[in-house]
Amino acid sequence: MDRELAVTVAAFRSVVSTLKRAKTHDLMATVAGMRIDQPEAQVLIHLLDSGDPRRVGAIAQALQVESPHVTRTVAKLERQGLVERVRDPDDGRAWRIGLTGQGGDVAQVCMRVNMELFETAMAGWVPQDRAELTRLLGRLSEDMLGILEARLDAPAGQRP
Amino acid sequence: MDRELAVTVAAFRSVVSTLKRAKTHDLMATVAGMRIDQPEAQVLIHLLDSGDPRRVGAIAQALQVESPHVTRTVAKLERQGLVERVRDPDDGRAWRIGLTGQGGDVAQVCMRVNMELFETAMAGWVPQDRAELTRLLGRLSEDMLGILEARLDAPAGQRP
DNA sequence: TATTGTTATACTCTATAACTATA
DNA sequence: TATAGTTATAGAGTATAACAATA
Repeated sequence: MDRELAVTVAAFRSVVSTLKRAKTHDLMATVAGMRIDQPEAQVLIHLLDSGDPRRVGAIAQALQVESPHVTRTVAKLERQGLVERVRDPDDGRAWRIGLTGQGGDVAQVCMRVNMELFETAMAGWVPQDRAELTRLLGRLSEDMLGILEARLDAPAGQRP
Repeated sequence: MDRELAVTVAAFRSVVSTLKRAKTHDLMATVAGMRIDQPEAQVLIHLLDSGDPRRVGAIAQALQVESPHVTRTVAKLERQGLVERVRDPDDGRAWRIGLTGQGGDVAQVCMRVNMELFETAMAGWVPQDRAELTRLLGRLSEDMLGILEARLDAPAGQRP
């Protein structure tokens, strides 16, 4: 058994637990003075860093959730005036979800708060280590998604 | 705004989503031929890599969840014959939860399947990159936990 | 007929509160 | 009275199934 890998996985499990648990989000939301729940924050952040209005299906895929979940979250954000939806000019079945002015501001705060936890954690790191982590994590997330997509698409019998 | 940090956080968000979503666990469980849900797998893995029987409270703390959650999960595992509990010899209020023989086997499978996703993702990586990721993630998880504990313990007024 | 999205419903995971028993 | 754990209950987050509308 690969001990090094086990350590990596354990570290990951720990950070995932930290990010998942309600207290972490509540703490961040309190600090930022927001009343935004986790799925709402995820959508806002995604819209912010994708830059332009996105379709519901695209958001769902990016966040790796099913579309009904996005539908509901977008509806809540819309009621709060944080996003607005317009018919997709190219496809009458679809909508484009975009940030309103206020939504953009809130999204900025969400992202900043989200980053701040990492920023503080890495405060004492040398720049090279930060850069390395960025590079390696980026690659890992890509590789992992690739594998998963491939397996989920494959018929059960073909699965390794 | 620190662009590099934003990329790190985004990559992390992606991996977290991947690991959280039901399909990922289902896929892994199917591959391993197990009928173990996520919280059960987490407890088994924790017991496996801590090596010896653990108290409910200790498991809860390690997994960053509340103890009632662990109580229920342990009860389910006990019914399946995967863990057993004995009174703590030093403290009559407490229990020690340990893996049974069968539980140990299942825990091994859980851990292997868990690692396999990472292993496959990093298959093409040079050894140095793997080692770096291990080192950096280990440090990140420690630093992050430290910050969070400090903040959750602090009275609301003192929070930064 | 296939695809985009919505509505309705149910399930999984986790948290909080109230309680029991030992220290 | 403080602490370890349990029982009971509630909530957040996500998934599945059935449907509507457009392509």
